Amino acid sequence: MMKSRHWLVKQEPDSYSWDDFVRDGGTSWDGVRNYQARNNLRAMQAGDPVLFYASGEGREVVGIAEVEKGAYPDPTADDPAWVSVRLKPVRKLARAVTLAEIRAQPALARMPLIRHTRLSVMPITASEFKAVVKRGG
DNA sequence: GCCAACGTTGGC
DNA sequence: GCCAACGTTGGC
Repeated sequence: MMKSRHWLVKQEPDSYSWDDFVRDGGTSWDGVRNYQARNNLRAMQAGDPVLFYASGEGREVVGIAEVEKGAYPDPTADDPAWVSVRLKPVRKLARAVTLAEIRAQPALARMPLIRHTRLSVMPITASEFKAVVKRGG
């Protein structure tokens, strides 16, 4: 049985917002320089569902994305060990799901988003993914 | 603006 | 190899 993987990526809307992402029709998720995040990028496969979270101003999950292309060397890095993936937008949530809301839900509060606040690329479970999408409409 | 968490760097 | 100093991220 194939296990589907679900992910959450964080981005400061000041540097790259959901609207930028939609306007571009997808983007290369590069510039990640954290080992744990890199390992997560490496595990991403085309078709994996991804939640798009806006940190800083907002602090909320704003939309659903999908892995378009799995890990390849990050063109912005000197060292080819750093990787990036290509993500494309699927749809915006009807209503953004806030960090406070996620924290208040025992079923969601276990996500690394809450427990490892500085991690920018993280795996989440299928049920966490579903629960957030359900709340987002 | 402040502060906590935590990864990285550099002296020893 | 240890650990203090420092820088960055990100919540509040």
